[in-house]
Amino acid sequence: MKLSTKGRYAVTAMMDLAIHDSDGPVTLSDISNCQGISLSYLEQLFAKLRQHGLVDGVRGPGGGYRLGKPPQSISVADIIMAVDESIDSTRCKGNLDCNKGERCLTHHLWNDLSDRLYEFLNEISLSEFIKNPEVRKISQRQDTTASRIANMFPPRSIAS
Amino acid sequence: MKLSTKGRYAVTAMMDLAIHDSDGPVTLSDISNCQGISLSYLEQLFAKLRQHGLVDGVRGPGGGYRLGKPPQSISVADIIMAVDESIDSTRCKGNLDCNKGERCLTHHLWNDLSDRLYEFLNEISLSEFIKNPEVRKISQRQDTTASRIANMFPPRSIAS
DNA sequence: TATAATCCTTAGTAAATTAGTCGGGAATCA
DNA sequence: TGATTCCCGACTAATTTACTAAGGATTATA
Repeated sequence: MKLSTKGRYAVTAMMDLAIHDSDGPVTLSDISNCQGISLSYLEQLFAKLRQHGLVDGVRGPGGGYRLGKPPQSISVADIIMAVDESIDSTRCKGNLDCNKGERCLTHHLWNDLSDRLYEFLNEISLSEFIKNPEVRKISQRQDTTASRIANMFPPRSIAS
Repeated sequence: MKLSTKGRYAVTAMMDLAIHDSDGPVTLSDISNCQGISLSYLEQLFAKLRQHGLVDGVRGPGGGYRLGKPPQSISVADIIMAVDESIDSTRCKGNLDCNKGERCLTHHLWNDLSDRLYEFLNEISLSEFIKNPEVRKISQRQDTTASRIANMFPPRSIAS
């Protein structure tokens, strides 16, 4: 279990997707502008998220990314594991020993701690963030903006 | 809140100190051998731990490091914060905005999450690891080794 | 007092990771 | 067809991690 800025970028980006899940796909350039991360770097992160089934890409105009699973079945741990991968918990991976033949005790303790941390973050799902009252408020405001923009690009059934 | 191998090194090293707290100071070369980390790198980590009052250095032969506070008042969060420092939670530190003037919502959500993670790791203290039954067993075994070695360097009151 | 063990400090450097740039290709909507 | 978007790979710059080296300061013991 590793936790770096890379993991944070991924989690906040996924929060973005979750918040706008009902508004259709979110483009990477939107996220790039909003969060100040370079577009190409985001593309690299989303490639990993896609490989892990956490997002679906939609190509073409009006495309972007949406969640690959319902928000309640995507945990923060899932997201972090997808982009940070390596757990590389200890150097002596069961074979290298210390303390005269016994497996180094602290490594065992660390694994316990690491497991507990994983469980903690695995209990927190994206759906939790959508429920946040402040999110609802802002999300609603953004929905009006979204619908205003949507009116500029009316669906075919009306346009044609 | 950041969590890298650096933080892991620090935590496992502190576990080592906690386990042998009653046996007197632990030398960095012991930890270096046991955990396969370079001595100088450990010295750098311990410089930070010392600055934060988490360890006390004891110089001279028979010296080493011991805990700077009772193990129940040293949390895993304390250790990680001491060596990883920067929380650098978001790019827009209150001043840079997105979403048309409002502070980016996901940053707020991330801060909430980050706080919860900190609280979680702050609840776990070093004393917890000493209580582990497996630790007691091994620690005891090492105590006999320690006392054997101690007999090779008897205290002055007996030696002279 | 001399010696060895240990902490302590600084400077530099190699390796790995993070983050970004570039140049394109493929799908899709209008 | 053209614009928009995802998608992909190679390269590079910046930063962090981890190590190396070289020495100084303190202290226990012989």
